[in-house]
Amino acid sequence: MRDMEATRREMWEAMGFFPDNCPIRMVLDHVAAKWTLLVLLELQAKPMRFNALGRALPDISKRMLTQTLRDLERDGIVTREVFDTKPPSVEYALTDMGRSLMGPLLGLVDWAERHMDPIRDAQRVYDAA
Amino acid sequence: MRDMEATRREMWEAMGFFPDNCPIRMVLDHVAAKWTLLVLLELQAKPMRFNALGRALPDISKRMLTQTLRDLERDGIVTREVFDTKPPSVEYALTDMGRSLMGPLLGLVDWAERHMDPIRDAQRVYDAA
DNA sequence: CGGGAAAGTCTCATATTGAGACCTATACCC
DNA sequence: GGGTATAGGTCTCAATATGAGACTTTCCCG
Repeated sequence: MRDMEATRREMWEAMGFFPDNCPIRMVLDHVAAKWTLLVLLELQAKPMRFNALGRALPDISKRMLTQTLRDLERDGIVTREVFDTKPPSVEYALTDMGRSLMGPLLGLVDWAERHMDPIRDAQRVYDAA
Repeated sequence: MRDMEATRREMWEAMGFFPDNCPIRMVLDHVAAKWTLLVLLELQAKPMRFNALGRALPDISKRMLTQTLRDLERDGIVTREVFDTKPPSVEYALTDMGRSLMGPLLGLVDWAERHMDPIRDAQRVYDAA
């Protein structure tokens, strides 16, 4: 944002600003990623297999579903368990930490449901102007 | 996701699935957008002008700051007020609806702070394997 | 007179996402 | 036996979104 010559990075560091070290950003970048929330809402209902998640969220691509699940697994929010069936199936489930995230997340969803009408109204007013 | 011939859109509609009509997605797509949360956290502290926000969040581009603020304004979450100074300055502030969003949002931030250590640990374990 | 600040916009360049083919192995249908 | 489907992905290429940074206009400051 700042208009200067040096690289952004150098400037920030000179200012004592390190986005990579900011825990809030680190966590939020994952939680607020495009598909994370929808996937977690599905898994909250019950553990699910890869394709079941895909069917529940028809507008996610396999590519992003894979990536979202891998990120969540890496963060310790979901587990990935392979079953030795033919063909092998893979089940994803929330960890304890994942379940502890659902409280705050459902708070957001609740707000969204409550405010969708006022938001739609605000958008109409804005777009009319 | 589904592998079939017809367009995605047609399939969803045949299945009674309309992502555009889903209030949760509509709201969440905005709230979970890349910069929304950080901007809102700044505005929660106090109303701020455009460049002040830019300085507070040095790694956002003017382009995205503008767009994020416009989206929030359109949703009725922030107000944009132009002051007739020379040169004119513009102040952004939370609306009542915006303030009502901070509760759920701070719940998330709080979770993030609490769990950043376990998450880092989980990542280390995952990356080591 | 030179320079900076205000809040953007505009044009590229780069990064992220989506669409959809492809893969391996098994099992069911007729 | 041949065609088709399932499972859980990966791979490539195209579309979209974001970032970097130049440019704008009007003023005030030294």
